[in-house]
Amino acid sequence: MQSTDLREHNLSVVLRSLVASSEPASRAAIAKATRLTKPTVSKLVEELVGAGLVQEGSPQVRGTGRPIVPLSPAQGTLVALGLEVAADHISCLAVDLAGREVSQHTEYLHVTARSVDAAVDRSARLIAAARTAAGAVPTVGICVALPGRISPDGSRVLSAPNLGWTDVPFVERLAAHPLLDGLPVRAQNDNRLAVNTELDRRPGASFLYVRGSTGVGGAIVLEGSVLDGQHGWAGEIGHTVIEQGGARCRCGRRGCLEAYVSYHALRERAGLSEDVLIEDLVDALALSTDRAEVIGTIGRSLGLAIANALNVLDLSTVVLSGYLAPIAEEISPVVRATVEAHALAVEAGPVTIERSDGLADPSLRGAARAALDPVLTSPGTWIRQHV
Amino acid sequence: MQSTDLREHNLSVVLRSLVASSEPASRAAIAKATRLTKPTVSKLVEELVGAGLVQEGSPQVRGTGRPIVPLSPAQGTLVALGLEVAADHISCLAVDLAGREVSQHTEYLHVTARSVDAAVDRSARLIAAARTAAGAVPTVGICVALPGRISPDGSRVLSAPNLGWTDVPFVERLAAHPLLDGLPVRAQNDNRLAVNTELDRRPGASFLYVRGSTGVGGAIVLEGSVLDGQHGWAGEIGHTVIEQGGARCRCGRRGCLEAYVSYHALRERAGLSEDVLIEDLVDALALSTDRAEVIGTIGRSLGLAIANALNVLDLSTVVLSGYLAPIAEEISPVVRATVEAHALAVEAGPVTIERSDGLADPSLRGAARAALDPVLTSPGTWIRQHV
DNA sequence: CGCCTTAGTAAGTTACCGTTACTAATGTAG
DNA sequence: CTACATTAGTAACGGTAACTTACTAAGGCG
Repeated sequence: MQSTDLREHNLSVVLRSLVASSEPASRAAIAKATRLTKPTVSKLVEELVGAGLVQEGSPQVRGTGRPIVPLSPAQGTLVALGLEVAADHISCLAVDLAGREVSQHTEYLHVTARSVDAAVDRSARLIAAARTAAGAVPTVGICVALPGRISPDGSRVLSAPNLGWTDVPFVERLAAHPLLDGLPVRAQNDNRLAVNTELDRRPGASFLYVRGSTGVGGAIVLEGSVLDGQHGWAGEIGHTVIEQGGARCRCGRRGCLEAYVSYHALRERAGLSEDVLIEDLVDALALSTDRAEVIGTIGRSLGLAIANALNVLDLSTVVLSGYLAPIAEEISPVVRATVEAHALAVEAGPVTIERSDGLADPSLRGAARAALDPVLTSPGTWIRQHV
Repeated sequence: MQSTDLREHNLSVVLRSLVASSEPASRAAIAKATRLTKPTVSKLVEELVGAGLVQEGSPQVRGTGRPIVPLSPAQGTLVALGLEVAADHISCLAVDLAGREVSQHTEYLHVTARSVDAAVDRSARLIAAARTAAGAVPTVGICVALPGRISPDGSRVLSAPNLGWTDVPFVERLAAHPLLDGLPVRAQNDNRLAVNTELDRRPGASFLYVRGSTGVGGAIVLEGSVLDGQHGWAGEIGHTVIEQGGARCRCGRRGCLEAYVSYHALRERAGLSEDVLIEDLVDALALSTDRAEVIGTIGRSLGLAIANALNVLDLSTVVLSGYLAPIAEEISPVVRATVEAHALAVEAGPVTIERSDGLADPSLRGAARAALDPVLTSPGTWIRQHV
């Protein structure tokens, strides 16, 4: 590590601490939080303010002493774009450093029924629209949320059953689109990106994130950062085997969790039509079967997979999201009982099962947030390139 | 991060690069490997040599150009101690920075049959003997390998069934023993320490380490570093549930992997006596049952647990150790078949199942290696305290 | 013998951060 | 209302780490 890296590192630390805290902070507060000295923080902040990445508010009197100058991430000096490609729509969300959602554009189309080219083209147009809406403000980059498995480098879609895609170079094609003029594009699994929306509320926490949607996905968060894994799909709890030689899963294997508790699996087994919305699934199931039994089945399957994941990772917190969030209170007792029967962590303390706060479009928001990352990691590089 | 931390960091980087490489390296080679400049490396090396942490060899002519001055971690300027407490013996191993094993002392006693005080006392005497053998050389610290679960801070033994210990403050007592005069002591699970012996051969690798002994334990290695988890027992694959409501495990739960493939479980189920050695277990089992069936049972259970771990962690390499290593070739086909039937990773490439090189006493060696860590992490601090 | 190549060092420069001591701006006790 | 306490922030200086440049050391090769 060289001295210039040190400054980059410290700039990043200061900027991240500002982005992470919900309240504006003074230079002195940052100094205390980062363990840097006041003069150092002053200098770093000066650079960030000069580049427009940080804003000074008007001085605030707070008890005794000199009033503080509140600092916060700047609004509107840059945008980062999140793009979500789902079976029936494509959305693009622009956010700025302050986390403000600057603009959102959505186009409804049956991606499955159309060519990949069409999806690339629509995506590029949404992106162009978002950039136009942002005005002269520079764009950091684009992160794409896709319901499937992405190649480790984030350039190809290996398989996305809901989109009917297998080994599709969507990202390369999008990145090469003339409307994007070379903007960096990266893709990740939608469930893994959704976890980013949980990080603000749980700074530095370690937990397992489980998201139920058409499939069951998730992510692993260790001390505030999302684990990638070798292929970028760490946390894919949906294909934990909960019953050897059990039910056939869409992935072709047998006994996967997803073969029991995903929207698809539950709906098909109950013989319900495809028109049932994910959020209404449990209610619909409860019409034909005893509700407690539905909940029990979901809870036990989920609990077992979660217990196994907690054991091997040595975690003791779980966050339920997606269609699991609204029924979290209902299934928690069953999940907790199953987890406590199998998890080692109970020997050291209670296992916490929380529900996600469930903002709309977590994948899209998470993707936009992920697209901000280059600026947060290397503010100096960004400043040199754009000021 | 401050400038003084920068130097500490770089000292650590240089020292680690020397310890990691099997061959002696020149200053220029270190500069290339660490991306520091030659003068910087020279200065850092100068400090390390001055403190006796690094040794210069005699210049070596290698093709054209000025001969290189080979550098290697110093032999014998310090020792770190690994202590292993097992059911029937306590061992203490002293190693130096060069990885040389300076001395080893073992005492055979039935820890189970004796008091904790006796174990503490014997341990302290072994440690004292090791320090005496090392002469005037300073001791970095002690890392204790224990067959059980340790509290997150490494101070108490929560449970060690093989030793008959439950919630025993072994570490505190040992650290307070007068013979140790304040030497830092840390404890970890033996299986997790054993993985340290694999790190040299696989620098920067990510893999799942599975070790079969009286129980089944393991560790998770991500990019060359061992994952701790919240309580220090990440990688405990032995309590993955492979059959809901299955066989009763020693831990009180049902269906754990350990209830099927541990030495205890296999031996008891076959009605064999306790005299059977771990390494002879498979041979002994094959006397009463078809060998292929024994192998098949072990392989399938293991494969399922491994597949689940690989899925959630997104890894594609497994290293088998302990009593699994000698039979690795034999069980690999079954394990591989089971893993490939259930693991997502196969979609991105082959899953590798390797066997540990199986040096003797990996827990003891791993513990000694772990005890070296403070010097490798903060060479500057060590130098200031000891030169 | 001159030239090329590579290792390592010396001297000087740049740059980052810390220390010290200050100013700024407010509240509070007497 | 003044002196003082308190907290925020800045200015100037100094130490130190690492980089740049330019050199020497030491060998091989034609």
